[in-house]
Amino acid sequence: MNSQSEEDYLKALYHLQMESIRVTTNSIADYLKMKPSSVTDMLKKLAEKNYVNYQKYKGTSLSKKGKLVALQIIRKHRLWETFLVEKLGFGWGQVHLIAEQLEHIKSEELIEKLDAFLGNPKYDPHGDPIPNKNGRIEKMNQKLLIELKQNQKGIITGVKRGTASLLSYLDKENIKLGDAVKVLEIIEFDGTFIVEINKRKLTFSEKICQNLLLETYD
Amino acid sequence: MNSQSEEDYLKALYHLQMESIRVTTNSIADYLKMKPSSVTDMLKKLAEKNYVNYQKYKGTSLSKKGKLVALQIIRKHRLWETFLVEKLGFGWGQVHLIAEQLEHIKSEELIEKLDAFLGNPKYDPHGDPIPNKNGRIEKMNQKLLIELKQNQKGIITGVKRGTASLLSYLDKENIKLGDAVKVLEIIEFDGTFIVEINKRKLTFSEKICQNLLLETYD
DNA sequence: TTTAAAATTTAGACTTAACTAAAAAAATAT
DNA sequence: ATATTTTTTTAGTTAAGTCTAAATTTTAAA
Repeated sequence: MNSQSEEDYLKALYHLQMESIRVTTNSIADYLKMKPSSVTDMLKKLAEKNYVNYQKYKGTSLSKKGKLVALQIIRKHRLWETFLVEKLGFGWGQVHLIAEQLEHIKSEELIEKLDAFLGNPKYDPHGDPIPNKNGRIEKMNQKLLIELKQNQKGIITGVKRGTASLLSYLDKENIKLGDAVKVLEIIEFDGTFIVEINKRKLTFSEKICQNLLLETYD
Repeated sequence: MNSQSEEDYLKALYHLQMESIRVTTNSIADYLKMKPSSVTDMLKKLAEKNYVNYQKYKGTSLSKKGKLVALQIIRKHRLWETFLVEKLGFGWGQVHLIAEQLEHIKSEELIEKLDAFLGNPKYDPHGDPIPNKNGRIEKMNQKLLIELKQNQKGIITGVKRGTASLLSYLDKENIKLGDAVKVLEIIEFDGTFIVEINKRKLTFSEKICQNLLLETYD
């Protein structure tokens, strides 16, 4: 059984590996708001347990085993976030801190039952994919709205990083993740998209289209 | 903010106080499966924080403040148990260990929303009352079925301690906590009760009636 | 290519919450 | 009323996970 702290490190490693394969000690320290010396200690421990490949001064990467553990924590995190938003009515922004706690609850059965209760969702409320129990992430055909052509369709799965304010806009317009979008027309002149969502016709600026993520079926 | 460990001690104190007001160091150690010396250490710490009244060699009792904290943890525990059984489909027996973890999740808002989601239940799946957010426990008019007279009614809230097997029997008969019971007839000869539950007529032995707890409205 | 700066690790200290063993106090029995 | 047993506390140790400060290695710059 892994400690909460170990789990936090593995999760951090996973997220940092999205950017670059070799993760530095300092970047982990930054991410977790800890001192580099503390990180070194933990990396040794995780290496001992074969969760990471760690060599002094040379950076760290998750082992296969470590990656699986990380994905299981991420699975739990995202399922709980889904629960908090879909069932308890929390807003998108409020759930992270709570899910950060819930993700450490230990019970395989709990998480399988929660998954079923939520209807085996593929994406969490932020549009991030939910790994399955074997750590497999359904590779999504994710595109930006701006990449679509006329008459193409997609399902809103999220927004690009750092554009949280777009979320509030969508909220205000009563547009939810999972809503289907169809491109009706693209205005050449300024790149504006005319789209249909929930049988409503809407106009999206180029900027919005550059930041709105969709899952497409092609 | 209190640590998980502190919360466990306060909860233990609360449960042990049900039996006797002055709680001994050894009884806490037994209950929590720890050594008495560890308990002494923690009691000093809790006394420092004004959660308990502790005097060397003289036993311990919860302060008003400590009792409130204990009740809030018990509230969380019982709400989570209710969630696990009602929403996720766990059996009565499986939920305790998981709820023991969930009860330490920190978020006022979470617990209020969970409470609402569950329909503000008064009792958990074991029939124990759920304290409200101010730590008030609805004092229930709890009686054993055997104490009722003909034509009296009640709501099943649980079974007496140590009669878990009665739970399985009820389960098999498809009788759930919260079901209403009406006493149709009492057989003088052997103390058998004829009752109505969910429009079904059932016969309960004296032994069952001695162990089935009801909330009555008188 | 030597030197300065930045990143990383080591060494040692601290905190929390547990433990063991020994000492002290309280309860019980003779 | 004293001796014995039981309960409780004290004192000192341990492990996990953090920290600071100093030492070491790597990287970048002159």
